[in-house]
Amino acid sequence: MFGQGIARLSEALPARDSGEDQLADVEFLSRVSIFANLDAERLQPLIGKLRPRRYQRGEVIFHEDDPGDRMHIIVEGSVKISVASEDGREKNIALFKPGDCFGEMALLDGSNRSATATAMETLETLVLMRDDFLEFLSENPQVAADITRLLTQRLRKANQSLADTAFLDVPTRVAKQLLTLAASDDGGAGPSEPRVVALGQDELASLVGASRETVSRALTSYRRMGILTTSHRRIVIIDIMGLERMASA
Amino acid sequence: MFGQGIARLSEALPARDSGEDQLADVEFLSRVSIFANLDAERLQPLIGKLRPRRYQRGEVIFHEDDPGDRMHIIVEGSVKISVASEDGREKNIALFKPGDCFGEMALLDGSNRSATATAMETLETLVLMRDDFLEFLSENPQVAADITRLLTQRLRKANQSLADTAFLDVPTRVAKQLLTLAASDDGGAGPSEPRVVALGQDELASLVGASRETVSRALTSYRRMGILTTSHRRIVIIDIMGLERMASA
DNA sequence: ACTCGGATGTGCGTTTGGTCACAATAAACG
DNA sequence: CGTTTATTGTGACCAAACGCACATCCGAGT
Repeated sequence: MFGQGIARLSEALPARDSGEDQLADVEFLSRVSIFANLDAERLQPLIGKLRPRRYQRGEVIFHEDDPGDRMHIIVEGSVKISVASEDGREKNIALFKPGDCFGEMALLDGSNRSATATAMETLETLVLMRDDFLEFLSENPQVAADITRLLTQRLRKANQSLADTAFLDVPTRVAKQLLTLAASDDGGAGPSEPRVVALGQDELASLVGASRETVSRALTSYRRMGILTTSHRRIVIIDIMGLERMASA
Repeated sequence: MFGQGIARLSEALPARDSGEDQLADVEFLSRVSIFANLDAERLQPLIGKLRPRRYQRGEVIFHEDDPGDRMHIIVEGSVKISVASEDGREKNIALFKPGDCFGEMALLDGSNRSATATAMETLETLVLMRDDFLEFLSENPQVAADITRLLTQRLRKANQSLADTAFLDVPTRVAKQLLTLAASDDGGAGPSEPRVVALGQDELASLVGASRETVSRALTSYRRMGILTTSHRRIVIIDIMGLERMASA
């Protein structure tokens, strides 16, 4: 596979020995939620275990039911986690961005993948193999607390989504989802600056659990209200407060 | 509150000192998933920290948004975990039975309760306070692995439910839910013995994310097929294989 | 035994949202 | 640059499910 070639290539580079590069890696790792509480010294040994990996847009990182022996940390790009139905349709469970990790569940309980991970754009990850992860975990028990925190947060989100699909209609769910995406995207942006969500309507539809057409109509309605603009795989939120109003109806 | 009075009462009983009682407790604890990997010796110190507690049917154990400083282990009875909508309706997230624990999420990440827990029948739990739990956890780091396993399983279930509500119609979801409930209820029963699910239709409806009426119609349809019988707060599954067929349609 | 209240069964009109169909448009690629 | 090809916008129709209304019906309590 193409990504593997790249991975080998970058491993072969002598740059890995330069202090500058390692420092950058440590700094990056310390911003990953499950490693946030570790200092550079403890993080250091982990770096050698991480293998860079690249994927094309649309490429499957792992597939539902496959055995899972590795987790990924996203360096660049984004990933969608989805579950497929019998007849081939898919429901997106979550989207992940740089700094997020995914695929850790199969590592933690040893079962097979319960969902499929697909690259939404050109994607760069760091791969950590199961054994390396468990070894690191046993040497740094503090990490366990951060992992439970991460899982707890995800469980909370999933439960909230469950309630949302039961209570809210599609337009409202769309509004809510857009706000979530906008918030996670550029958290550093100003309060009333327009926020961009780079996402196709079918992906958005699969995320909120509705048909592409219904989502399109919801967006049209919001567009007519001047809340957002739409173009190809790109939604620009102009009036965040207006959208928040729609999300709480 | 009434439950508190009972708790104090049973604390005051001298029976707690008898070796027989403690042995029973240890044995019980070792069947709780997050303590399954600990031997009696390690479990022993925990017993003193557990406070028995009783609740009436319908009584709220904790409420959404409250701060959470304790977890519960169910000794007898069952609990529903639910999220409420603005307008007072509720969506059931999960049901728990003896041996299950609940309320541990708020303990693990320090946030407020993200859902409400209500007793579905007369309920008996063992309460473990946050500080005691964290102390025990730091003395028994192995437990962390079992906690992540528990959380991971629950996350998987939640994701599956999310996909199910997106893909399956109400009758199919009802069938699936009934099978899950039947399996967790009496796992020791024979393969073709009738299994009883003690549950009101409105609770079942809230669990699958549908209206009570629609669920009632689904049950009627299954009843006409001879798959199950219904009575007050009680569904008896006669033809499990038939129900499985409905669940995978 | 009788009554009251919670739980269930069912009919019916209304709504939401899914599906099919197709036009319009913008990116992608030779 | 034109020709594909993915993406989006909308109309029309249809099915699933909600909500309301009521008739039971069972069980708990007096």
